[in-house]
Amino acid sequence: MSDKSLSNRRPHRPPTIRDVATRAGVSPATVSSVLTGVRPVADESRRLVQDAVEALGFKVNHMASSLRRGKTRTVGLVLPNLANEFYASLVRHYEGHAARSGYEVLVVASGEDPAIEASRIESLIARRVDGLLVVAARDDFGAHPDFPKGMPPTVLVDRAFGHPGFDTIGSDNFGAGLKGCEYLLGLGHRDIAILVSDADHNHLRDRVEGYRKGLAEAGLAARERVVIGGRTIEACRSAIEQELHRPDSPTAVFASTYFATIGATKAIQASGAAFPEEVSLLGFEHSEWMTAIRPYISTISQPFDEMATDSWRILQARIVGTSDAMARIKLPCRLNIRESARAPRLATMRKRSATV
Amino acid sequence: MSDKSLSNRRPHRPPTIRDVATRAGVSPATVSSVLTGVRPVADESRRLVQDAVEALGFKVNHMASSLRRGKTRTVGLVLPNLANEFYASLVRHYEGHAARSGYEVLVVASGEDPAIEASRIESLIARRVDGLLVVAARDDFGAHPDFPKGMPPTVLVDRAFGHPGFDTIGSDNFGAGLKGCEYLLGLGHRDIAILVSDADHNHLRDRVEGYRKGLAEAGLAARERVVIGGRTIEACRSAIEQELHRPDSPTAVFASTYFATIGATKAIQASGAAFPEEVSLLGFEHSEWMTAIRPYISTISQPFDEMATDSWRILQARIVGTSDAMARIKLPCRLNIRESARAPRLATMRKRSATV
DNA sequence: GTGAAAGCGCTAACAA
DNA sequence: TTGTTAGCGCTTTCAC
Repeated sequence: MSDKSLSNRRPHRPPTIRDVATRAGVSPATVSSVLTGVRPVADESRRLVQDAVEALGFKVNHMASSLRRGKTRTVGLVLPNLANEFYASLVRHYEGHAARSGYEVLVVASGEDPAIEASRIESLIARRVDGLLVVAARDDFGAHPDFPKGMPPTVLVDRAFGHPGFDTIGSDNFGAGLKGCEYLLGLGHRDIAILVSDADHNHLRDRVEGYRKGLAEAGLAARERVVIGGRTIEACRSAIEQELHRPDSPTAVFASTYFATIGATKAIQASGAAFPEEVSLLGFEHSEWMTAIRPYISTISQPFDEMATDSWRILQARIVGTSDAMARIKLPCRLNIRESARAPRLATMRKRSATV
Repeated sequence: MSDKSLSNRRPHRPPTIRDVATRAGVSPATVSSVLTGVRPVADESRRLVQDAVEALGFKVNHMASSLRRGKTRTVGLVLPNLANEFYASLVRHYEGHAARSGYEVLVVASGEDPAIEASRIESLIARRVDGLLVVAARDDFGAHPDFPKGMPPTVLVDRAFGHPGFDTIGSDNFGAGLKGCEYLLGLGHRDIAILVSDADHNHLRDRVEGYRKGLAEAGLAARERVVIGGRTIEACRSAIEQELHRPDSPTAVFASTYFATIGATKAIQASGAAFPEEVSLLGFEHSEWMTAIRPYISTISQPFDEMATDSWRILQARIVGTSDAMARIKLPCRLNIRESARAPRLATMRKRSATV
């Protein structure tokens, strides 16, 4: 109400370490020592300095400090898509890790575009981030002609697993595809379609391969139905909708990405089929709404928290320089059994057999 | 595969403007002029410099530049909670604005805690951000004893509307509460409970006031039922569940926050009542899942995109210093009519009247 | 149109 | 234990 110091009126000039030194009657070096704890300081001097800092409202100029030290204690976080709540959740996790270790995170988005990705990373390098955490737009990360040289330590998260020259971490997508397929098979399904956003990413192809493996192991390789939806919820919805309208429509849909999950849910609802009695759905990832409206959505989910924690740790090690070989971490996914997938109806199955 | 320059092996030392100058056979000042365009440069010199920059892979050191200029082209974004997808969506919007205007955004989270908020803002100030966009943890933003002095230009978004000394922008929460209440009343409901996360925030109290106003205008002031849920989905769920189990349970629930919406949806499902036939739900905000499973959720939604755009503009004006009076912008909310709220059943209403 | 030189605020070497 | 000094890499007078 009255505190002018809080307001949007601009202050004159922030106090410098020199101002503090003068006021405390010591040298700038002593002030710096008190602030950084890099060398011992007499209690008396320390008190003097602390008082002066307090009185002046001094805050170290991180720009100057970073320039001098050659370290910014900042990491860049490069995400393809902030609209995807799972990439957004990475922001939350990394911010937490950063706050706990005195770092700050600069968030940028590539919009899934390698050119934008290159330019955003260029800005981050100009800002001399100590490291980069990136969910790559493409598996050939770094291949764009404008891709900057002089990359800082970088960990590739979620995508582009095993990319040469980088630490990479992701989940076991093949295992996820296999586990999902086996679950639906175990329920009795024989006509399972897998819906995937696109076929341009290895991690998504791996999920499909896992599904294929599951089918093959059950001697059902010929029944494979892979539906490539597209990058948006709407594209996924419309792609799977067509599949559901065919006479030999699948009894189960395995939506293998989050957007595919929402798209498939919408399509199944719109198809008029009883859900989940007539058509089962196994989705991907976990979100609160999945346990809000019936049927609760069964899913395979990735361990984003672990992915964030591990990648943060790897990056720190790389920044400090204690890292040797490139990290290759693959995390297992979980199966969350709820209500959207159940055994197919006999009637439906009979219809199926007749049709085939 | 083979490009060593991409790898995690550390480079020697990034080239400086001096290196470029030497290679181009000009002075550092000329290099700087070419880079910043601040003064005219002969075509010949420009070409020489550009070639050298290219050859060396030079990238301006933003730390040094910021130190010298006294501007960082960085804004700090302070959010209470990155787990809330609407605050996460602000990250997306601001990142977009930043990218388009050559800024970068530093994201920090307060966890709804004024002490953490104070300390995170302190870090941001140390980094000399040019401005701050903050969704305040409390309405008395800045009141915490550890709250730093020397704030940069700051815009308060979504919460703490009208806080003295700051530009503030939010939505018309009173109008939102009123509009929602009037909609349910128009459908024929007479027993409407409003579920709200907490009563500690003015913007939430405003929604409740709007609801009260709606009831009062219909002569139903006595029927007011305000349920304070709590800050988590689970707390909201359990609070409204109790209300739904009372003999005189409401025919409609107006969930006035996003978490309340998810919580109320879960509670209604769990109550065993036919949804939406026996109990209507009007939620808050818009998310894709609301149009995935039936019944599609009707909501009142806030215009986060506009809020982000306007606050970005206001902050820029404040940074440049062209701003005079404190901004006070209130944006209207939208009513999204879908399926979760409908006219109450006659039977239910009769039961109600009997009970009252 | 260009260069020399000072200095942004800090930290680290070197002295004392 | 402390102070003096030299720069980190850049931009910006000021002079030519």
